[in-house]
Amino acid sequence: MGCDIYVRVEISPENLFAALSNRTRLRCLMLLMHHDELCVCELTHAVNMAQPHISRHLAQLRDLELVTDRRDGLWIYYKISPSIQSWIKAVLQATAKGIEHQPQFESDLAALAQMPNRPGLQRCAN
Amino acid sequence: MGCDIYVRVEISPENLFAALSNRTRLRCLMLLMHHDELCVCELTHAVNMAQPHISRHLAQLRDLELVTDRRDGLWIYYKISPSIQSWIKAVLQATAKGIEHQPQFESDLAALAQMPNRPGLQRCAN
DNA sequence: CCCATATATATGTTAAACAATATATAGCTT
DNA sequence: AAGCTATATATTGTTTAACATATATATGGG
Repeated sequence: MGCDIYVRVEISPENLFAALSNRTRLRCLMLLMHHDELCVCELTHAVNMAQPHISRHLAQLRDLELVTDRRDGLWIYYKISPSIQSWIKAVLQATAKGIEHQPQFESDLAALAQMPNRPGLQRCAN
Repeated sequence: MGCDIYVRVEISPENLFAALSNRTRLRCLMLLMHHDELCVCELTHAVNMAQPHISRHLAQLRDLELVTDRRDGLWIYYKISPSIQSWIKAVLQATAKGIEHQPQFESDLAALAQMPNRPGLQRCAN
């Protein structure tokens, strides 16, 4: 006879900004702002870092409910959480607009675009 | 015979977000978003923390050029830097709008409004 | 004018807490 | 078994908070 009460916990602003204060996480989020849904191997390829490194940062973003994941076969796809608060979406959009011209972020998008064997086909390029 | 080259250094997104990821700095910035210009003693009173603590965080914000300061007699007034990039202003505005209803930030504004002897008059309340 | 003092603000130091990285390994799914 | 992803661990680096102290400006007395 439990009486569970579910409280919608809003992310605190300092947790949000701490998440955005790491370059690897920011690069992943910016890629997701441009591509809706990407799997770990795509993100790993685009930012050109070790897979555990990316995985760990994605887990942090997931814990904060900034992103959601879904599995499809071997691949796990991440996307910006559809249910984030509107002000957080506004922050992400302003950021994307402000930094998308920076070489780092441009080249991430370019690397992703040029990635061979993107998933869903046969196997990941890494 | 020097040939100085001045480069306008833009704040990096991770430095911006690291600045915003600390509650004390965020509270000060939110107060400044609502009041244009405040002196250290007003900020210290509003957030109810030790003066060196506030001073140190303001110095960090100043180093990042997120705020500027000017001295007027004994008082040093801080304001959001008039020259911050527009996307950063957009981030700050979205944040202010998103969190101003939270008790912490509301009570900071209330404490400031009720502060006795605000500067310019005789002496600071602290 | 010089000096002492008071008010407002800034900085130095240190210990504790926290976050990030690299490497190795484990868990799923086909 | 092989491919993709996640987690564990050790290590290092960064940030924070608290306390003490220093600087700058103003004022009042001799």
